[in-house]
Amino acid sequence: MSKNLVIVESPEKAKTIGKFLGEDYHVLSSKGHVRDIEGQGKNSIGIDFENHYQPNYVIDPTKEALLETLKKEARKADCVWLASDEDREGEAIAWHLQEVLQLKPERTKRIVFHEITKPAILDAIANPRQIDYNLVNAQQARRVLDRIVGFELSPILWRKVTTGLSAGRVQSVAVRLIVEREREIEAFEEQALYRVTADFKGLNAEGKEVVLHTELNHRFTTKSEAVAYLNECKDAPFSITAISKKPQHRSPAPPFTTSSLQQEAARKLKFPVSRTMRLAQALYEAGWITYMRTDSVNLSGLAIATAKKEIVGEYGEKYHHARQFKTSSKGAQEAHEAIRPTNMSIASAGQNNDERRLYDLIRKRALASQMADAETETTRIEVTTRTLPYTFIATGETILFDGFMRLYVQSTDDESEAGESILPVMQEGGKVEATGFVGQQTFTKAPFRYTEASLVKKLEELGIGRPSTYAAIIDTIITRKYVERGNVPGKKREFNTITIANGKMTDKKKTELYGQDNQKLLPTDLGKITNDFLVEHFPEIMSYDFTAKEEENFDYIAEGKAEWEKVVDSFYRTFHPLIKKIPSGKVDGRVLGSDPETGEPIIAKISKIGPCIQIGDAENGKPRFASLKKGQSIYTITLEEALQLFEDLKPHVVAVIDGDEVITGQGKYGPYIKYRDAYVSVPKGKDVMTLTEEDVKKMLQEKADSQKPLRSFGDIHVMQGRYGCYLKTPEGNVRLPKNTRIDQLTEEACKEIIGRRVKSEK
DNA sequence: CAGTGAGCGAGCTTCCGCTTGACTT
Repeated sequence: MSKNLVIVESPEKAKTIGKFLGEDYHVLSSKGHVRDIEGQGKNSIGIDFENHYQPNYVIDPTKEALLETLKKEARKADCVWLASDEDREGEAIAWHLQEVLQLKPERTKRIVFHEITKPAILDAIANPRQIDYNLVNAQQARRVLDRIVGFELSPILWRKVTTGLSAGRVQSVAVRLIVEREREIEAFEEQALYRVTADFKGLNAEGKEVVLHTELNHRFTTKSEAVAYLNECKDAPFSITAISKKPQHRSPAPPFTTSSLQQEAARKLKFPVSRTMRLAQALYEAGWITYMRTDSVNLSGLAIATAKKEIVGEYGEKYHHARQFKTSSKGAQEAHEAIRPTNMSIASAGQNNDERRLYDLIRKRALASQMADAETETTRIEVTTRTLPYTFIATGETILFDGFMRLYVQSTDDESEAGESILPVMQEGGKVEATGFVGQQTFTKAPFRYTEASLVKKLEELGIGRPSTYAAIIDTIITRKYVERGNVPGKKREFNTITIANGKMTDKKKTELYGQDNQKLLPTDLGKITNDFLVEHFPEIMSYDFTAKEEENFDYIAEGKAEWEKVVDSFYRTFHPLIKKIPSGKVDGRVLGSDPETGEPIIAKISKIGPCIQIGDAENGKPRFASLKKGQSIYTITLEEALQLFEDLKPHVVAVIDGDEVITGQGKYGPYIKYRDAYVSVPKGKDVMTLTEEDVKKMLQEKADSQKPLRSFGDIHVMQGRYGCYLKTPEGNVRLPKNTRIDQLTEEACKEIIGRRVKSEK
C-alpha cells in the first residue's frame, strides 16, 4: 500500500508523475479548484460584509465524489503532498484541499515543481514547505473582489438595461476595448496622400540591362503638388547617387504561451481561439505537448538539451543557439513551462489533420527558438536628379544565413507588409533612365478591428484575464450579445493615378474597395449602451489599468506587506457608494421625435428581447413596441425608418393563391403568414416585408409536408418534429429513440415503444 | 416542447480562475 498521497491539479500530470515516483506514492488530481464562494444559482453574494469580508466557501457539487476518494486515500496515507501549481491559484487550491480533506499539518507537505522530470520531482519531494498563507490570502482578495464587482454590478444592469446581463472586472473591459475601437473607426477621417513610384533602367555590374523599382521618400498632400513634381521628373537626368549595405540580424520568437499560440494559430491556420484550445488539450492529453494554459516562455533544461540535439542532428552545429527567454507580459504567474513538444524529436503527432497541424506549429516554434539568428543584408539604392528635391529609393534584402528562418517565420497581423526583393548589383554614380513614373493617391487606414486572437493579445498586454480564461472571455461577451463575430462589407472609393510613360502624362480615376473586414469582433447596440453606462458610473473599474493596480495590491498581500481584508475594504469603500448612487429607472433611450398621429414620444432603446422602438410611455397609457431589424441600430435609425417598422407590423397581403389571400400577422412566437386555415411562422432572418410569392408557396408546402406522417400504422403515425421523429397516437405523442430506422419500423415495434413510455410514466 | 397565432407578469439572471465532465429515458 502507498504510504504517500500526492495531489496535483491535472489528471495527465498525475499519470506522468506517478510513473516517476514508484509504488510508495499514489498520485491523484483535484482537477482544479474544489471549492468556491457560495452563490452559484442562488441569489446570494456569499460574502459576510459584517465579518471582514469572510467568504462562505462551498464544495463544488461536481467534486463531491472526487473529494470522497481523496479523503479516503488521505486517511490511508502517512503523508499527503499538496503539489498544485506554484502560483496564487495553485496555493489556494492546496489550502482548500487541506481544509476540505481535514489534513493534519504535521502530515501534510506543500511541494512545487518547475518541470515534470524525475530529478525535478525528487528535488521537490526533498524540499517540502508549508502552505504560504500570504499567497492564499492574495488569491482570496482577488476572488472576493471579483465576486463583489460581478455580483454588485450585474444586478444594476438588470435594473438599468435588461435582465440576464453581466458585468465583471475582465469581461466589461474586454467589451470596452471593442466598443472604443469601433468608435475610433467610425470617427476616423482618412487623409489622402500621393505616393510616387518610378522604374529606372540601367546597367548592372556585368553590363546587362536591369530594372530598378523605386519609391520617392516623400508623399504629396495634394494632386497639384504631385503633378507638378512629376512634370519636373519627366525630362530630368537621373543617376545612382548612393548605394549602402547594412548587415542585420533577426532573432527567433520565444516558444509559445497560450496567447501567442492562439494568435499564430489564428493567423497561420485560421483557427478560432476555442478550436486551438480544444486541439491543444487533445495533444496534451495524448502526451504530445506540455500544458497548454501558460503564460511562461521558459523551457526546461531537458527541453533545451533535446532541442539542441535535434537541431544539430538535422541542420548542423551552425544552426544551433541555446536561448532562455524572459516573460514580459504583465501579471504573469509562470506556474508552467512554455508550450512545447514533450519530445522535440517527434516530428509529427496528432490524431487528425488539425491536431497534426497545430503540433507542427508548436514544434517548429519551440525548435526555432533554440536556433541561430538569421543574418541578412539590406541594400538601399538611391536615385536622384540634381534639380529636384527628394530621393527615389529601392530597398532589397538578401538572406546571407537563414538560421531559424529555415524552420519557422512568425506572421504578422498587417498583411500589407510585402516581402522585400533582391536588388541587382549596380554601380554608384551610374546613369539610369526613367521608364515610367506613377503618382498614386493613397489613403491613411483606420485602426484594425479586433479579432478573437488580437483581443486576447491586447488583454494580455494589459494584464487582464489569464491563459485559462481567454477563450471563455470571448465566449461570455458573445453569449451576452455585447459583441458578435461578423463581417463588414467594403466600400468603394475613387482614387487618382497619374502616369508618365513615353514622355506623356495620363490622369486616370480608378475605384477600389476598402474597409472590408471578415470574422472580426463587432460591438452590438447592447454592448455600446451597457459599456457607456458602466464607463459613466464606474470609471475606475472600467479603466484599462484597474486590474494592474489591483494586482499590485495582491502582490503586497503575497509578500506579507498588506492584509487581504484591508485591500478589499479599501476597494469596497469607494466602490459600494457608487452602486448606491445609481438612480432608479432604465437608461434613457434615444429620442427620435414624436408620432405624427398621436404626438407621443418615439424612442429607440434596448428591450428584453433586443433593440426596439417604443411609441408612448407607460405613464400615459400603453406603449407600443417594434423590434429593430437586422442591420438597424439604435444610434442611427431615423424617425421615418422607425415609423415604417410599425407599418410593417400591420397585417397585409403578401400574395394571392387560388383566389385566397396570404396575410401577415404578428403572433406570440413572432411574425407569421396565414393562408386559409394554415399558420406558418416566418423563418428567422426573413423579413415579412420582402417575402415573395415564391417564398410563401415554399413555406406553405413545407408546412404541409411536415404535417404528413412519414409512415402510418392505423392510429399511430410516425411524424417528423422539431426535435426528431415521434409517434403521434390518440393518447398523445411519444418520442422515438435517436437512431431509429424509420423504414424498418414495424407496428409491433411502435406499440412496444408506446408501452414502455406508459410504464415509465407510472 | 412536437404546433401555437396575444399582449398577464412571477421569478429568474451575475463574477473570475482552476480543471475535466459528458447519463442512456
